[in-house]
Amino acid sequence: MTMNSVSLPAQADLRLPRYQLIRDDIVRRIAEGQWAPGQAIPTESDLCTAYEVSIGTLRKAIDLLVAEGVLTRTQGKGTFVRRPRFDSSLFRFFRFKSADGDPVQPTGKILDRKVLKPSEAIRAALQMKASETSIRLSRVRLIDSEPVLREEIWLPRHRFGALVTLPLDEFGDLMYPLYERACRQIVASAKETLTVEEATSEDAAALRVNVGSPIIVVQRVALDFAGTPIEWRTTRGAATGFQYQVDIR
Amino acid sequence: MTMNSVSLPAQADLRLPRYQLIRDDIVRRIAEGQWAPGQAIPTESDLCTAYEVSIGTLRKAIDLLVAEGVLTRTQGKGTFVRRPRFDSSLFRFFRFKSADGDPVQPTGKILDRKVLKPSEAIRAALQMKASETSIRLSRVRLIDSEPVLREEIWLPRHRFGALVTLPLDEFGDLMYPLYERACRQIVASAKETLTVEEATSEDAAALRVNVGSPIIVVQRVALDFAGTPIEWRTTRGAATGFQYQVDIR
DNA sequence: TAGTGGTCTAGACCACGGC
DNA sequence: CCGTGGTCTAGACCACTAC
Repeated sequence: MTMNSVSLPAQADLRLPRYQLIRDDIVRRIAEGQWAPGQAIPTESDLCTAYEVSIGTLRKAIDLLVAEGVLTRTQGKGTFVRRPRFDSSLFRFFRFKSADGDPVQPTGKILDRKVLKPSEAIRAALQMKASETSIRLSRVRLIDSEPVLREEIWLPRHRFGALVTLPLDEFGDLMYPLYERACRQIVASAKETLTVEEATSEDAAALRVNVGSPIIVVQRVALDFAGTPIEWRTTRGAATGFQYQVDIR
Repeated sequence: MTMNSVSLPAQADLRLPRYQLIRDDIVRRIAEGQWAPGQAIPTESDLCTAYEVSIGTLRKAIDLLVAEGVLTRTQGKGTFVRRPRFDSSLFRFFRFKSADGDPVQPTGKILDRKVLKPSEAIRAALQMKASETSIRLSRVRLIDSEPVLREEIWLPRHRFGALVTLPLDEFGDLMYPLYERACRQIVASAKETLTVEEATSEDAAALRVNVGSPIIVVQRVALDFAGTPIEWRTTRGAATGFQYQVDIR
């Protein structure tokens, strides 16, 4: 892979350390799609030449991006744009099990799709203009054909237009690969907020629990590499069996 | 501050990178109390001399410890052993408020103290020998004299002997400063596990909620700088108003 | 002013992956 | 074998803190 033309944008604030300018420039190239997830970026030696810095400075910039989870390094192979795994999502702690006791990933099924004006809260969270419309998806996730999670997903229509007409049975089990495949939208990070509510009658009917039993509610905003919010989602599931672990320092 | 005698322990695995050996040695010195929380460690220049490495290698070792939250650096002043803040504890998300709506920190009150043999699970979690005994504390935390959290704390007696006789009204509101003051035990990190249960009749009576309403249960194991577990604790509180936020990459 | 950490250089040699 | 990232050197100058 080759660098194309100029190394650093002219409008960068030159008072910042050079490793910071380089970090920002690499993020910009990834966000613009010059370097795609799963692909290798140029070698350290090439980047040193392009940015006109020594290896120590360049490595400091890359160290930052590795610590942020944007890049991964493999000795002997290269440095790659990381494909986010979302292993740290709260929902890996739901410890779902199939009938025979083995852990499984739930399947996904879209129940409803509408093009709607978002509420003011969702419009603001997705940084959409007042005139824009959005796509709302209602989704259920199942294990052994039993519903375990209810999801409501809001997407800005101008980024996800392809999903307005895609047949509902072609959505598949995972949304983020779909976003990438059908809309070239890549989720790079997310913010989640966990709360506990009592099951509504709708929760009770959909999740087969009693009204008033505890429900975990996870509200997520997913961001692209540039930090722009592209998806708003809430997920609801029975609190029974839920477990969340965290290390504190 | 001066380095005392030998730089690296002889039994270290010399196949590891030098910055890793230095990192481990600094952690060892902190765990042994040679360098105490809040105090400065020797300057980078001194450490380079003592460990016989160049500044780049030494800084890599310190970078690791800063990233781990063990050290903090201040330009012009020095590098300091960090006093853990526990800001990331799940319980900062309980968003407690006093009657006038201002956020407050709950006070603490010890209800009961006993010297007991721990259950097998707690004995194992605290890495205690079968013959050792422990101190069990029952504690309640209050806001405006209203109980909001129930806590059960188990401590190995051989580390916390001073707490067996200390008058209960001298425990104060915060346990970790007490541990440091009365027992010279410093909590450096912790692991927490969050689950949701339905309120028992005891929860209902103590926390003034209805039986069966959702309760957040946080089970914590606190560790010293050497990574040895020194405290086992569960905290229970009403799930209403609880909120937990996390960033995912 | 003296001392601290913050940034940066221009190389070197080593370990690993793939051909 | 060559190219990759991993480790390490022996300095330099700068920015900030305290006196």
